[in-house]
Amino acid sequence: MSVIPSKPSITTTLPDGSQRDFLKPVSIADVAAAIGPGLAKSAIAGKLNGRLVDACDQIQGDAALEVITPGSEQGLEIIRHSCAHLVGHAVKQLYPTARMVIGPVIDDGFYYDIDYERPFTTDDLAAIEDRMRELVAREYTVIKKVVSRDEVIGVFKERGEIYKLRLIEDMPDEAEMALYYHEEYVDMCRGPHVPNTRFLKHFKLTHISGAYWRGDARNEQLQRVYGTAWASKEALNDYLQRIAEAEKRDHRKLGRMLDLFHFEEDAPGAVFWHPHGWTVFQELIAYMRRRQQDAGYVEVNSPDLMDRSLWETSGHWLNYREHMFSTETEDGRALALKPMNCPGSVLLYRHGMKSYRDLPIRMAEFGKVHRYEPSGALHGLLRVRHFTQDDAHIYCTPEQMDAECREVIALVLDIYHQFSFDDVSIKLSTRPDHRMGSDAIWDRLEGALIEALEALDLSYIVSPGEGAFYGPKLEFVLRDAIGRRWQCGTLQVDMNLPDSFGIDYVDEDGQKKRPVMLHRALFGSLERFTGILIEHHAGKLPAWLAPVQAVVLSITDAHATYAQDAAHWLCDAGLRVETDVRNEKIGYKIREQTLQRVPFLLVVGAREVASGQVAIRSREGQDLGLLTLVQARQRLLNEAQPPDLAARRAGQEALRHRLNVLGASASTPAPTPEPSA
RNA sequence: GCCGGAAUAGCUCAGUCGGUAGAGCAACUGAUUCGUAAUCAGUAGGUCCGCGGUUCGAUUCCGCGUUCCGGCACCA
Repeated sequence: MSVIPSKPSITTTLPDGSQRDFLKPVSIADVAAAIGPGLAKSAIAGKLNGRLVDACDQIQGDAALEVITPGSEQGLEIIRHSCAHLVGHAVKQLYPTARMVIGPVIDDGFYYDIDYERPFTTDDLAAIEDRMRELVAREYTVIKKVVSRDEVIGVFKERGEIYKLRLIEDMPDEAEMALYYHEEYVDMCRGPHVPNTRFLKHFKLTHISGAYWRGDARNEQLQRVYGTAWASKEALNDYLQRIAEAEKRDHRKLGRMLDLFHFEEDAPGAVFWHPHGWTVFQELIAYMRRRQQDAGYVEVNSPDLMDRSLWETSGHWLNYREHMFSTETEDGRALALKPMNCPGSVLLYRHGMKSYRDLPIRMAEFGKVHRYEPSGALHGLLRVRHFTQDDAHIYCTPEQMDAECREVIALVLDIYHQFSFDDVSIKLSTRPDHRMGSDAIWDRLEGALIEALEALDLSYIVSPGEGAFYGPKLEFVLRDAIGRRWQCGTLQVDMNLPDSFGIDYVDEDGQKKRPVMLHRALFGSLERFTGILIEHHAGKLPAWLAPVQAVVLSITDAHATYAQDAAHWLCDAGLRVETDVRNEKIGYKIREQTLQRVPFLLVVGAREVASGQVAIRSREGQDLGLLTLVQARQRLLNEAQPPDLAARRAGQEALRHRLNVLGASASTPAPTPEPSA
């Protein structure tokens, strides 16, 4: 067999379908240069047959090629990754004894973990950023070398980069590795990276923090430098602007401005709800109560403080004792505040015999739970030590489990949809190392959750080992104003607690059998959900949730009585209406009430008093015209209708229509909307 | 819990290289009675987070603690 000589030329196919032939050797950068000087200047890397490669990499054979530029998502990711290397270059110049660990890309930016003899301060951060700018200004070429594993080990040994050596140990299969040289600095990476630092002009270091080696708190703490990087100055400024805007939505700030709640030093992690905040909170509970009633739940209430032995039986004492509030009475009895509602629920179930005919029992409880969260975890309403769960426990037969899971998931997603949360991610957390029960049971339980998700055609991500000690769980995750993700709803399936507490039901055959238990919360923590809602709406809560739905503003003292009477009349219809009859100019009052995010402002002056009308204005500044009080009441009742009641009303309309078609001759009166409070 | 930062009037913040503090808004009083995002004038308001230390003198410097902020870890 004769040796086939390699082709002297290769054919590249560009994204537009056009083809170009080149004589070997040819790199991505060469191709970009051949296409045009503009592309040559902006070529960051390439994509060869779908695989990302460096601009300096040679093209070995015929291939589909896309030149990656800063404008693309991949180009941006490469810029961020290279910025991390730039941190390394600057840090090693400033602090030669620092040892570099890892520098990955994250959402909107990058970070680099560094081991150093002392913690970095904000002054260090500024110094590092200044040095990075100097290095960028030099527009030096980044040089890539692919070398043998032994050579890489040699390079990092010589430089004392012990963490890089540890990382290499984690990659035993790699025979060759790429080294990227930033002048005297060298980093190891899969790449690709920018060919020159001139691509790295638009970055900013954002913050520093400690971070544990391999993410484990038992390990040493490293210094983490965070930064953001963009393809252009405009994009960087847009990002910084976006962050600044998001900070204005911070629920802690809005909570103060809108007089919703506050915290005290003497009760860290505990909310003091003000009247307006508590109105929102109660409105949410009322909503959930209606949804649960419709979905076949009953509501119960269990004690806050129970004997420690109960928590030993449930396993909570063993697993979470250091996070539980406990107390001892004068007569020596050890008690603990409930960190979860499930044991109380189980005792309610266990009271009295249950028949298979009773199942499923869907037992809801708005229970306040107490957890001694680590101090560093507290975060406004989003992470507190005392919170209210819209909890429920569903007791069912093993045969009913799958259907119950599907119903819970469908319900939670419908609820989030009614709150206009459409960016919901679902996480499936599977069996943890420390757990109760046999593998067979865990197979069964994890299978039930997966089956329910697949039956509903939902995508999800799996978090191995993150389940609860008694069962796997689904988490429904919402995002806050600056993109941080928070678990809200959750669904857990459990065959272990029923065992621990020995609960059962009498089946058709007269035998006692063990029910399956589903734990579920839909808002999750009412406190957290309220916080997320405030941020999601930037304080402009939908009218049905707004603590004050309308304010009647008088033009002068002469109209104060009319304003008060009108407000009274609207309140009687179930609306939350206040008055502003202060001796101030109307512009001032409008400004203040608008800043308080009141959905509707009803202005009354001589004209309105004379005609029995109000002038309506929305919080967006829109003039909604002059309405009679009757019209205004109807308008406000419509606007302030909770979404579930609006949906129910639509269903009733449809039903009435069908009944009419079927021959009901009597004329039906217009439905009266239900008051919201 | 760990790393870094912060704490001054109800709120947002300035200030004191160590000699016990100031603005705007809010509050209160008075004037003004006004038509769709800030009327004017005056008055009052402070354990400068707490406890120690250094000092003739500490809100300021140092130490310890508390809480908060940004991450990390944790999140039944």
